[in-house]
Amino acid sequence: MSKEQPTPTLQDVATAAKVSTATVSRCLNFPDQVKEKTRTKVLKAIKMLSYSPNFGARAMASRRTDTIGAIIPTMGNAIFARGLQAFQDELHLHGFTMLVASTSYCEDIEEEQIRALVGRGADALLLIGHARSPEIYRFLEAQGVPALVTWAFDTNLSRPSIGFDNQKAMCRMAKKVIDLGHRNLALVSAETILNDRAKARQLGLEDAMVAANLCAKTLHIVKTTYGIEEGATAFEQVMKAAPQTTAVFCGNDVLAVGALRRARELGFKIPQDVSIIGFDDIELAEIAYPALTTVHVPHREMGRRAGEALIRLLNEGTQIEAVELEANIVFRDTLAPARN
Amino acid sequence: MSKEQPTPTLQDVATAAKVSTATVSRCLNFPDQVKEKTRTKVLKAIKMLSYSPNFGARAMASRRTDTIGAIIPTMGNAIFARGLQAFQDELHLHGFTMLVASTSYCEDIEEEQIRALVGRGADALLLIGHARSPEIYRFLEAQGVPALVTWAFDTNLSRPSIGFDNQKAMCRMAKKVIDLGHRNLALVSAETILNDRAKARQLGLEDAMVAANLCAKTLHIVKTTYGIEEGATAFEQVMKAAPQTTAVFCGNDVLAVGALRRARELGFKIPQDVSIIGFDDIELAEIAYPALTTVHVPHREMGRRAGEALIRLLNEGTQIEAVELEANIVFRDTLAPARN
DNA sequence: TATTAAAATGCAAGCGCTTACATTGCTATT
DNA sequence: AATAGCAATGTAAGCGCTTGCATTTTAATA
Repeated sequence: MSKEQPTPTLQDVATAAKVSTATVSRCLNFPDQVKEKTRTKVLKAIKMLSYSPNFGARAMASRRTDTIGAIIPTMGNAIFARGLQAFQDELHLHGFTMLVASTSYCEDIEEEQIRALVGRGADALLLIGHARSPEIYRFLEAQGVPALVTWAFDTNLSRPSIGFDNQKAMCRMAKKVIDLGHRNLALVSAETILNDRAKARQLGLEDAMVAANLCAKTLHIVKTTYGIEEGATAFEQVMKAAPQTTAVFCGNDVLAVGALRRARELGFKIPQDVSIIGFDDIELAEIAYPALTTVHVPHREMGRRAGEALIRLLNEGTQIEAVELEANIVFRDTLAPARN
Repeated sequence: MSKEQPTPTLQDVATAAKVSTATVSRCLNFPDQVKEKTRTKVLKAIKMLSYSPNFGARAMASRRTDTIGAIIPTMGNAIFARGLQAFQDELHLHGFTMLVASTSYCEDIEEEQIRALVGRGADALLLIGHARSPEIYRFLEAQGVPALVTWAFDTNLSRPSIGFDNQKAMCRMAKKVIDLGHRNLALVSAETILNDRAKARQLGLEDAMVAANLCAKTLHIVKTTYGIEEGATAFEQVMKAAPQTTAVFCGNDVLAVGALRRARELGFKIPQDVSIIGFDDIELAEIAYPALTTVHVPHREMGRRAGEALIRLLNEGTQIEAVELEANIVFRDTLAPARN
């Protein structure tokens, strides 16, 4: 910006190497279509000028970007990191590039980011969860950009997804907890309006209660935003409002770790006094003390499969088919039979 | 890709709204240069077609992208997350967009990512640490893309940075530890060849030893790669090779947390038997049990300032000036006087 | 109503690249 | 030595957008 020296272009390289722009372009994209000698000459010119192709121009001329966008709720913690890494690895294997954007769990920002990524030429998009306005899906349709939903699995929806059934997984977990004699349950959850994963987890918990002849109404729910501190506060609220609670489910591990910490600070013995259950099985869960009992989400597998499916769609036109993965329970040290 | 319906273009909108492309463009970029009535008409057409501008084309025509790239070693944990978030917030405030790429601590990938981001039109770059080949700096120069270094501060280098002095900070920390009677020290560190932060931290530790008349050669160093498990393994190695060690410094909190866990598993009482010291002060440090004594890095402040500086440079041409921030020690529960 | 300045719009030339098609340079065959 | 046939290169037409300049419309003034 300051020196205002013009960025070297393909044309500059062509001139320097005394060939046409077409040859330089081919040198870059189809090296074996060009004679050894010419290639060397061109590459030397490129190096000399520190030339780097303008992606936008290339995308415009060739009408493809080999780029796939991923839009996740947050980069602030490890929940999506592992899955995304696997996704990225898979893309990289096939010469694709990943672009990430995060939404802070906000619908408007998500829409903005989707537009940004599409505008930047993403050939396809990876989305988390199904819940978003139909208008967005319409937009993607109009733009001809395929989108794949992950971190969720729901056969009721027409759009295929690669993920796991949050509701079923939570239900399984809750059954185990109820089997241990817990009757007074609480749930610390993220807002469920725009978060279908959180919603499904709540429903799963309620399913288990109903199946065990417990009234789902007795579930003490505290909704909060994302974060360790928020989890801590929510735990305190729960125990204040419903001191008889013996098991606190948390919508995710981050909240659970916060709850755990506050529990310790308040003098609760975990898991003797209260059981705390997480969801996701991120690194934090293992590090927490006591180590967190949680639902293991197959992050890596999910990311890899999603990448694979999208690339197949892009390269071969193979339609994506839904894949349901298993989310297993990981028993660690924060779950014990109900007290008394 | 499948339906092969053409993406709507500016031209399509213009036709639908019966105006020229110039008017549609102005409608999008300078709404008040266009008459109310026309604008409405155009916006309606845009909505109807689900039109979204092609970023590459716009960038090419207008020669700016309002995009700043950030290249960090890893997204896999929280080390850079907080700082990046602050950076992003600052950019967003001024209408800029952030693009992130990660390098897995690998020099080649970093170069690739830098080229990718520059090719995508980043107006400027945020880099972590100074250490990289001069060729890359030359490339950025040739491309006219300013780059700002953070997470480090070193007045010996000509390139300005906004960060803190890793060496000084570690030295301060080490002095405290030595003051508590520790004489047999160990360091678990990331590879220092391409990581000037890790290198500086090691030097700082050695500085403190020398200042306390300890021979720096007695420092037991274990180099490892990044990760909790790696930290755990390294700790075990340290205690096997040098059982007299009473204080284990870790190059970062992730390694420290791993060390902490393994220490517990091996039956060490922390901090009575061994002190463990981290660096970074990420969330993990507080969650760990016992809570980790570590060096607090001013992540948010650093990110914010970096964003501010870059935007000032881009918008007003104000040269970036180096800023040194403080990194303070956070005493928690993993540091105690040396045993016996 | 005629005149003029300002506001609104249109026209058209690129931005840096790819690629179909045309041209040239080789090698190999006759 | 002539020529077919392929490999290597060049030519030039866009890709979707912005923007300086020209033109038209509108509003304000005489």
